[in-house]
Amino acid sequence: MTSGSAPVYEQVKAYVRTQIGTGVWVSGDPVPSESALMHRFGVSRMTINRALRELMAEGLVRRVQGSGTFVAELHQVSSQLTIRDVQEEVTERGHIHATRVITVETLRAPQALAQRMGLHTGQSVFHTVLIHLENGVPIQHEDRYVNPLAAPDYLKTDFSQTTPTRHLLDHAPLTQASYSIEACLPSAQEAKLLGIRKHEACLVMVRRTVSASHVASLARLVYPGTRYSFNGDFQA
Amino acid sequence: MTSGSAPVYEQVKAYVRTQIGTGVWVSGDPVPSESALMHRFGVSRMTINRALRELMAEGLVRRVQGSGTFVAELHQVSSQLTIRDVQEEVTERGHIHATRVITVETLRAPQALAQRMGLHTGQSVFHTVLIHLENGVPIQHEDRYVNPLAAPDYLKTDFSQTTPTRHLLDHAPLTQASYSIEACLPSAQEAKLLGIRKHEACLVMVRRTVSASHVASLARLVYPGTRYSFNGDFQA
DNA sequence: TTACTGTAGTTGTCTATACAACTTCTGTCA
DNA sequence: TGACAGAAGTTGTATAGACAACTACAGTAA
Repeated sequence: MTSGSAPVYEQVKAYVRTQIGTGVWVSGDPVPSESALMHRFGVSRMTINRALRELMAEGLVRRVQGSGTFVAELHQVSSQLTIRDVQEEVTERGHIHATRVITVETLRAPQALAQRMGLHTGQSVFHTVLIHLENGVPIQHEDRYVNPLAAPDYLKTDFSQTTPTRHLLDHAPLTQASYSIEACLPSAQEAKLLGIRKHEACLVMVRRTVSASHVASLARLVYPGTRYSFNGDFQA
Repeated sequence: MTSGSAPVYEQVKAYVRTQIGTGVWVSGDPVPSESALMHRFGVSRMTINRALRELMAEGLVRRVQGSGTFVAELHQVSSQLTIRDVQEEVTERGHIHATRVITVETLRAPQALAQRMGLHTGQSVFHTVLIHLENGVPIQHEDRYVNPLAAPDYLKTDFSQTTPTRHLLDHAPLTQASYSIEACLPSAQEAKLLGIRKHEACLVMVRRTVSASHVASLARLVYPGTRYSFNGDFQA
């Protein structure tokens, strides 16, 4: 039953994927039971179970205990949006990454900021503003607030060598994060630092990372729309 | 060894997750071998194997056959970016979705378009332009080209009732897709139809869906930056 | 008709074992 | 020193069986 060398459970997965992909089975249709597939492939139930379980994790089928396995409704397709360290991203493209450090300071959180970071008004907060360059061209304006409790050594970092993202990932075990991606026009300072005109649209990602139950960092990343885009693939 | 009723493999996963989450084990550290965890939890190897295999799928650990299991380097954090039908998204918010149909036509593909869709120049292509409204406010300008081979009945759809996304998901089993998200300023027509000024930044998603080896659809979705953002959560 | 009960079928979890494939290290031999 | 062989340890896959939990349905009793 082996076609070459692929593991059996992969063959079962491929079979189910093909039936769905070619439209033989459509949304809501029952997939043969584990016992049926077991006999069809002449393998043990655990092997079939693993194949179907993985397909469920991939969102291709829906399984109901006591009832059966069904082709999933595909009204929502999703993709892995991967957020990476800018420096790694740039160097991986074979380009040169550099950083211009604009601001490095400690300040007392005004009310609005304190609220967004879950702190008390007036508490100390680290603040950095950097420009990331790819081959000398500005591609990201990074305005970041960091909770001293989460990363006490943050300001000691040499930001021309280590990006804030890198420092935080290494020193503040990240448990959760949320983001929002918007489009807007740059502020006067952002436009100036990025070397773009005021009417050039920018992608703005606001990222909030949580480390062990308190907000570790709040970052506003501004990308010139003409020089950057988020890309990805879906697989259903 | 059962704490309440959670399956054993979930308990093992929770244990590993905790060790990593609290920083007891850090990036690159070896995770105890299956055999060690087996004795620690007093369960069979298959159960441990399942737990670790699932944690690998979640990107929390890295496994090397013959060598061992290690805490993954978390320099890239990823999130499920889910792309949904606008109509569903709007109605789920408890709002009213409506569509304004601007263009519905068949045209012969000019060279640039044919190339992007993997067709021959001059081949027939369906073209629709719609505006999606949320509570009467325009939130998306959808400019879409569809391959007649993938969805022959596309133009027969009543677009005021069924969105193009919906029709395609129902009629052209989707196998693959790619997207890119950018920021830019709207064209004159887009600005007019969306009811925004020419200098208002927009989020633009270009989506290309593939169905059974040929491009099914090429869509350009323009969202007013002030009225829309992509949001999501990371879990690492 | 309605409510209940039992049964067959399905998935969820777990075990104990086996062999294959791979990595790493140690010791031996030239 | 260097190359090779082998052993020990690790993960990858697969099996046959068991019991639990749940669903759907058919049949029975009120």
